[in-house]
Amino acid sequence: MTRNLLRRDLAEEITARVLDGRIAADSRINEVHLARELGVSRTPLREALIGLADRGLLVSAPGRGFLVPPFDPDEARQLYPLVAELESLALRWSSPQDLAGLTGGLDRITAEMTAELARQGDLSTLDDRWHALLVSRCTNPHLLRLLEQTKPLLKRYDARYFGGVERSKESIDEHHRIAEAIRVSDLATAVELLVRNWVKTLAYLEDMG
Amino acid sequence: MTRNLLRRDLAEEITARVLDGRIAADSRINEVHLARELGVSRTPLREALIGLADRGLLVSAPGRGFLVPPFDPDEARQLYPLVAELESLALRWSSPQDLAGLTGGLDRITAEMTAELARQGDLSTLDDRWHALLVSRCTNPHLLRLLEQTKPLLKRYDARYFGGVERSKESIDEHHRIAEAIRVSDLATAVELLVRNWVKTLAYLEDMG
DNA sequence: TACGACCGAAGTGCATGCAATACTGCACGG
DNA sequence: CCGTGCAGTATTGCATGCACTTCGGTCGTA
Repeated sequence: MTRNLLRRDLAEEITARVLDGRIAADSRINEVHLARELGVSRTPLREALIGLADRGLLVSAPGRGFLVPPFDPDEARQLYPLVAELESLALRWSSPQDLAGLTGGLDRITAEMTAELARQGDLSTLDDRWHALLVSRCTNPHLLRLLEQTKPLLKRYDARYFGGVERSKESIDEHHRIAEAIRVSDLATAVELLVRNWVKTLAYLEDMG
Repeated sequence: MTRNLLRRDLAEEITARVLDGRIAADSRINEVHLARELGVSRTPLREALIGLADRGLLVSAPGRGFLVPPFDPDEARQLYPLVAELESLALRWSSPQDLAGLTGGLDRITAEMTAELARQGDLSTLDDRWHALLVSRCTNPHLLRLLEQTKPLLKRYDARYFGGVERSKESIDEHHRIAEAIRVSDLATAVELLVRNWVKTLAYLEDMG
């Protein structure tokens, strides 16, 4: 077990707060206040912030500390295709046999999603788990690292969108079709469907403004 | 102008040292010694190391500090295709007009490369500049960030390879052909050639062991 | 010899301290 | 009214200090 470093837990906690808005977009982060609130000293907190800034979730303004970047429609338009391409790549760099073994798990998550949809629950994290599982057989760890770094940036936008029931149903259906393509080892189709899944998600997001 | 932060300069310096081997692969980093050598305290040094670890150039071992990962042939086989895909994406996400305006600069760098090749100079940094210029018109800053993060990892392997004269000539020729494809707005060919450039570079690297 | 427990030194991870810079509010002048 | 200068405060960036973990070597025992 990896002994936990304070800075890692802090990075996780701060990420969660930025994603759900407890740390507002387009605001500065006060290190003293936040450190006090989290019950730690500034040192590991700063270390966490630096890591998050390197991943693009925060920006570092020399002399002014760290800022949460404002929401920017253009950024969403950039992030969704990027994640789509990265996941496609991860899929193409997985062996079809390994992928076939995933379909059970994938279907289980989509089943959970339909259940969660019925009770108006949180689909976002299930969607995350589904996509994470989908790319988990990629043999290129560096690509997976880039994906893990980029996903939170996207999730900042995704979080407000989820809740559209009709789109959720549609997306779940798309997940089913992707899993089916994988089951029959039709990787090309799976990739195609995956990209369309992301593109359509972005389209819905844009329609809401 | 961005006031310089010590941690940024340090990250740059440490990257350079890792790339040229002054900090050896497969070794631990001693924060006290390195801080003394660089004339700074451990705090900004650690901040720099954390950033580099987030980018994958170092790995953080809890309780044991930071390590320079060992050379791994598999890693090279993963990084080159990854960079090839990322650069291709950057090219596809550039407007052809903007790209056309780059050909002059690209040709100038290749000219410098031939000159440098004659006098046995350093081709690696020129190659870097060429590729950086090539993707500079990409409208997706996040993709460029990923590229900038990934390039140093690859360069660690690339650094030992450069020097093969015959491959260098070949690579310069490939650069010419890519620039020409861009000049006539044949993006598909440019992308194709670019991928092949990276693939062949990797192939040569593997032949040398 | 091989193996493991123990002990001192070394090193990391986190907390605290300090100086320089950036922000806030207000007075003043245009 | 708006902009400008200035003093005091707040905050960052870096240095230093401290406790706990890890590492290297030695001893003892099988």
